[in-house]
Amino acid sequence: MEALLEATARILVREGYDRASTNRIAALAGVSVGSLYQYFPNKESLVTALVARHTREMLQLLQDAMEEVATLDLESALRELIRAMIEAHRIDPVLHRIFDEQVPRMGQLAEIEAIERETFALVRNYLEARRDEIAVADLDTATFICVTTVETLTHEFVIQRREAGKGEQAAFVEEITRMIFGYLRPDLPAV
Amino acid sequence: MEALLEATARILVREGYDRASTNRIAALAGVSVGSLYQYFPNKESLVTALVARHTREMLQLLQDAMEEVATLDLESALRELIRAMIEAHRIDPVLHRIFDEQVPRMGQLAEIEAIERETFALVRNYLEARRDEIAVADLDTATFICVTTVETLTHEFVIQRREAGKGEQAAFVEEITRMIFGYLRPDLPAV
DNA sequence: AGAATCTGCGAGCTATCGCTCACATTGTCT
DNA sequence: AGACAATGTGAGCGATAGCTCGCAGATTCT
Repeated sequence: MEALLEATARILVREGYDRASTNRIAALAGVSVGSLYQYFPNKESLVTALVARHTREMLQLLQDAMEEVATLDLESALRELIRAMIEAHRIDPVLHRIFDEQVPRMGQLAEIEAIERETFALVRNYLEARRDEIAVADLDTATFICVTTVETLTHEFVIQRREAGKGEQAAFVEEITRMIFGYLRPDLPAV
Repeated sequence: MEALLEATARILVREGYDRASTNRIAALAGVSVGSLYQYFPNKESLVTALVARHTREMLQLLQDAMEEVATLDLESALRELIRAMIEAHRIDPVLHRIFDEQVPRMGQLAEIEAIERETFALVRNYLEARRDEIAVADLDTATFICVTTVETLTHEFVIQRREAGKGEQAAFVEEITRMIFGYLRPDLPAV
């Protein structure tokens, strides 16, 4: 089962979604197609399981960072969370990109939407706790903007500037931090 | 040809990318498969042409807005540009979403990357002209952040809050404007 | 009018897909 | 060792994909 998920990931990366046939996946995993269909009722559930596992790994990193950051001031906390998001995207950027770009949104994806809602709730919860330091009207909107912005920017950064050095990454984190912090606290200069 | 592009768009929206077969597209366009292959050498080029047309339409809206905004102060200009981006996404949000989520990145997509570089250049050029009002170290990074952020946020807004009223949209534009403006001018309060 | 050219047609080719099922192999219990 | 269950196998089924090509009707030229 683990071998099947790994094989699926590697085939998706190497061949793309439409060339990722169940036969090829089974072959790379070293089992027969028949066995594949004993563990997963169909191709969709196999892919869904892989997406879910990957998304949960990323969420885990964010949760860990969230705990480590509890005692910091808002700006430092944001910086660490954004750094953590970049680390999360470094788990398997190419695979994550294929999920984004090629894997069709399917029925069973409800499970993944649940994970995404967990992410949203996690961030919203954090902002709620700092409510008095944050100067935005609607917390839901603010959460939506923060999550979407940070997710996309860190994703694109990892994809496009794959070979970025530590310094370049730190500078990028600083930029996003400044933007988000400035957004949450518009009445205070960020510098 | 126009009929074929329209048919492709409608099939993509109604059936999704994998079910968008050349036979179905030709049938909906009211021509035969044979004719389809007189205009487009293969399916890829047909889809690429559609993506390119759509992307260019959106870029056109942005360019128009850019001209109308030339005389405004930075903050008002940003607000109008962001509003224009939402309008651009309203052209055909569902189709745009399918391009994002399902259409695989293919070879001929070079043409589309060119259009995206044009967008980047357009924004970079604008920021360059306002260089003295902008307090950001690296203009390329700033452009990258602005383009990516605004594109994603307006996209997600149009998709997720499809039925949003004028007021809700205005409030959202205000939030993004404040964030971007605050990012470009960190030393001044945005309120 | 007849020849020549062009345009559009769609049955059907080959390839590949997700998936099944009759069978082989391995493991467990008496 | 032999019986039975559980697990693994892979040739092959039906469906469907992208695409071809021999042909029919329309159009232009002589």
